[in-house]
Amino acid sequence: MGATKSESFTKSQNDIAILLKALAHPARVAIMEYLMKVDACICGDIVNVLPLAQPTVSQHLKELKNAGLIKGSVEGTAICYCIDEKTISKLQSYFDKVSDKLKIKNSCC
Amino acid sequence: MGATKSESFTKSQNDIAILLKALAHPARVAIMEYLMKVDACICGDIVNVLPLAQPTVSQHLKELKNAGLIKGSVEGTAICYCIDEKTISKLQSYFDKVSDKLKIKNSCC
DNA sequence: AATATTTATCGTAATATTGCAATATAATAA
DNA sequence: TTATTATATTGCAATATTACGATAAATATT
Repeated sequence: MGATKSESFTKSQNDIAILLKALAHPARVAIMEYLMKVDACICGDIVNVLPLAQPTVSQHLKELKNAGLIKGSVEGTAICYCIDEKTISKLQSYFDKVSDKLKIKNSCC
Repeated sequence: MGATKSESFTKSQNDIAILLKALAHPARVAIMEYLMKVDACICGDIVNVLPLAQPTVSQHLKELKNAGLIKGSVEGTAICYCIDEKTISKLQSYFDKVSDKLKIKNSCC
């Protein structure tokens, strides 16, 4: 044992969990917030902004990219990163839906 | 090494990461969705609904409770669980804010 | 071609998470 | 008091994540 029993849950439950997991680390939250703050795509100075070594940052960027939260395009020797709005929209509408459902309910606790 | 370098990030970055981490597991997503689906607080038949052993479910419920995502009140020998709307609101407004910021930007990728 | 710059990958140690059997705890019922 | 029922805790094995030094790969510059 020890591994998550993903097969036991629906695809949509796994999808949202994977997306949230990609954001569930302060370094990755920091990367997303940095990409939001600067009003442009950022050509890789993310390493200089974070208090982590370059391989560690590279790994976090890879996870964000795998989850579809950011996009990266090659720009010479550098790589230009920016947020993928479509994926953020998915998360936004997920929590909107959850909030709406909760408003309809009779609160009982 | 191996542990997350939480001290290196802001409280707000850690807070949102902790909240998302609590939801970043399909079993915990399933628990939240079950609590939403049934229109009442649920006295512990969550174990029967999930394909996991009772101690495992208990652990997941504990994590959701620690993160403030659910509340539990003792009801006889059972415990009555329901979603804490305030915490869901926090997540909703976080992603609303992120989405708003992205709309203002010039898309460049 | 040789060098510099930037990012990715590999290997590995430290730590965290997941899942469950066994057991403990708490509240009610007989 | 002694079951019974519902949930929590403990202990542990399996797996996953985090972080980083060393090194590789890719592209540009000289």
